[in-house]
Amino acid sequence: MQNIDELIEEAQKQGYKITPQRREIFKILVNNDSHPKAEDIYNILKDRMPDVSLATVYNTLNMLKELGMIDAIALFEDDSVRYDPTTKAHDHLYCLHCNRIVDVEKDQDDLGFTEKEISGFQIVKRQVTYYGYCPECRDILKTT
Amino acid sequence: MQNIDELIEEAQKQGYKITPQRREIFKILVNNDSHPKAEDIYNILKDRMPDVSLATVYNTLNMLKELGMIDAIALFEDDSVRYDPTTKAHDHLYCLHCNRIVDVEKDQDDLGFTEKEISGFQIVKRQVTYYGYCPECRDILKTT
DNA sequence: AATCTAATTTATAATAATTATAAATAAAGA
DNA sequence: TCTTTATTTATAATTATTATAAATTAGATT
Ligand SMILES: [Mn+2]
Ligand SMILES: [Mn+2]
Ligand SMILES: [Zn+2]
Ligand SMILES: [Zn+2]
Repeated sequence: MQNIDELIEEAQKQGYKITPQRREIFKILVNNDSHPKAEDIYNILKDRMPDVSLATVYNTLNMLKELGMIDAIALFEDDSVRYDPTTKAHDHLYCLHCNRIVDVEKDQDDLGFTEKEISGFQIVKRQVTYYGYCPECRDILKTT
Repeated sequence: MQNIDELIEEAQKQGYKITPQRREIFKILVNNDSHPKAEDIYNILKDRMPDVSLATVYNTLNMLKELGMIDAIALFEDDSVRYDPTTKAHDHLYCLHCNRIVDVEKDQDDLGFTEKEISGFQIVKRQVTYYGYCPECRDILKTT
């Protein structure tokens, strides 16, 4: 999700209508590396469109998921789904204290992997999450 | 979680009381590689103790989690936590069709890793999940 | 520009996993 | 056996997400 216009074009090509709500959600997501949850997006959106509903946020996120424009991230110890507009395969760091998610810049690894076979399984996706403490929280917790 | 008696001893040492309910849940978990959810355990348990409550299952699982005797696994596209009595670090294969979780036998990898540093994060745990289709489901879906 | 129709939005209810509560019960120690 | 405190149970509460259905609207058609 880098380019809004391409995204809109693709959505329209797939038969989706472009509403002001969707356009605004797109804007929030483009170049967003914060891995927001639905409600984070809703809160930003409300400032710009006070009458928007949370259901529309979920609708739009599900639409983008189907279009393959965003990924969903499930976490242990955090019960809301986090969304990621970077769909290129990459790993995540999750801070158990502040709940931030940070991308891991991968050095070489099998990045462009799409389908692989392990133990007879046909793999379509891999999720790697490192749980720990970010530098900031680490310092805070050290002092306490 | 291999040995029930050691588990009971450890639980008692930590101040927990050993009830028939807990003893029975322990039995269900020992040497169980099916990665059950709370309700799976509850269903097995009900046959042996018809008056047991689901709350007790959750209580006991949380207790075992605190004791470090089991792990919890969060999954994308599956909204209940799966429990794993094998706490030694290992990866998982998740079948998107039948929801089975299978352990990945690791060849060499950095298995005994406990704490590591990545991007300034202090890592305490890593979760690796491969999403795909198990051999059985693969065949079924191929025919369809 | 006015009309049409199916998709979308909205408010709201439903769902589902898990946790909280509080009274009844029971484990373990004295 | 008695006592204390943890545990169990039934049930309510919580929370993220999905479903529903009436009102609205995007985008195509006239
Ligand atoms: Mn990411
Ligand atoms: Mn496992
Ligand atoms: Zn942090
Ligand atoms: Zn399967």
